[in-house]
Amino acid sequence: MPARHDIVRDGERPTDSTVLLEGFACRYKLLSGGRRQILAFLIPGDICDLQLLVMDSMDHSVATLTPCRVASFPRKTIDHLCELSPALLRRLWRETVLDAAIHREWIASLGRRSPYERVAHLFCELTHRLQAIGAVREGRFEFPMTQADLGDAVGLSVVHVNRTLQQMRADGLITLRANVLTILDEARLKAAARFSGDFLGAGVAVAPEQG
Amino acid sequence: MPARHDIVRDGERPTDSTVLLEGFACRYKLLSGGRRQILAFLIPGDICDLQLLVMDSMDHSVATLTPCRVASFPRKTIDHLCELSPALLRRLWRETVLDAAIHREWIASLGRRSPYERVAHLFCELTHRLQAIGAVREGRFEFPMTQADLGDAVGLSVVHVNRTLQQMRADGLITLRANVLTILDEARLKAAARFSGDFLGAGVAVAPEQG
DNA sequence: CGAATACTTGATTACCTTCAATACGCGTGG
DNA sequence: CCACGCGTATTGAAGGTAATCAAGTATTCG
Repeated sequence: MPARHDIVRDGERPTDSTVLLEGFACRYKLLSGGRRQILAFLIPGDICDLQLLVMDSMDHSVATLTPCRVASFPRKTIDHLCELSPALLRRLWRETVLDAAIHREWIASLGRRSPYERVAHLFCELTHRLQAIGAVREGRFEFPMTQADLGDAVGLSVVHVNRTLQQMRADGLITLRANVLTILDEARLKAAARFSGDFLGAGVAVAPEQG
Repeated sequence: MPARHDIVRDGERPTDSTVLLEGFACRYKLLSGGRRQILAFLIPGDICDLQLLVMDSMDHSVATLTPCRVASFPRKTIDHLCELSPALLRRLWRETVLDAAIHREWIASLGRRSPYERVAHLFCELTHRLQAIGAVREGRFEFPMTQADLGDAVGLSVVHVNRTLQQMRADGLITLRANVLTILDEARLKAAARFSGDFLGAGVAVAPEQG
């Protein structure tokens, strides 16, 4: 699937579900006046349209940022599997809970964090998530989002994103060149973002706790 | 339970779960420097700590805004019920998906909507949700949030919230007095907010769809 | 009735957006 | 190989919007 291509669109209900295997994508909403808000970044392993298992239709769109490899399969299939395996059901639910936790962190960022903190926090989140799938090497990882994308994610203008990045570079926190983001000083970056990875927290075993 | 009282706190994992039966509450996060971001408003019927069924601990706190009547019960109990009834499991999952959809709408608000649109949108969301539980009479409902709360929800200063409200009053959209919000012109309010209730969309039947 | 909390208003300041122009990097085709 | 062109990044200047600061007024509650 090529870059900059919609995987699912707002309002749709495709019969097939899609998992991202390789590449980056994002969830986004289009608002009146050509405004766009990016809601989340998707990395390999993320399911694009999980909500359709329990909802009527998508409330937002998902688009690739880079060329992506994806897997599609009939949603009916998972539905059946879920009937057979409550453990799977629970696993998928957990996925949704995690997404919601990330959403909440974004709300906190957009509402009450400074621009600098916001992008620092986003970088921390991505580092953390990408680390979990082994996509970080020596604090370096692919970062294909343009500054415009970044702006639509953190609620800032392109110009201000640019200036914020300059500042972070000047502070020796990061390097961002040729679609590669390097975290130069993770500790200081986390401090600047007031990042605590807790919200990405280790979940609970799939089997119900036995109290 | 009295007003302004924490039901669950960030990082905790109480053994009992709580449902809101009467009154208003909110989810919130505390940030450094005394900043607070409200993440969601809870109305009767909402579960405070649903995530604990699949996560280790809370990633945020929940506090009452008004005196509330709540129901508590051991989480172990739901856990067992879920084992017996995948339909219940699915129902709870759906609840989480809905929460996430509301979160996404807030992200869009905070990131890309004007202050005026933000509070209009929030009012629309609340109207919509409260209507569903029959808590709206002739476009009027209880609205106990202070302007400071409102500010912490929509990411604005108290002063600016106040001015925005004045503007909405001047525009003949609302009345807000003595903790009662009256929607004077729902159509124009929705238009101002660019509100489409789709994201609160009617879910799908609890039983899996049959293709 | 008094104290505390919430709301309102005006003035000033700071930040971020917008506008506008320029520079850079990369792929394409001459 | 170099010139061109497009998308992205960068920079400066100007303007507007919302935050902050600072009173003052209303409401609520004990």
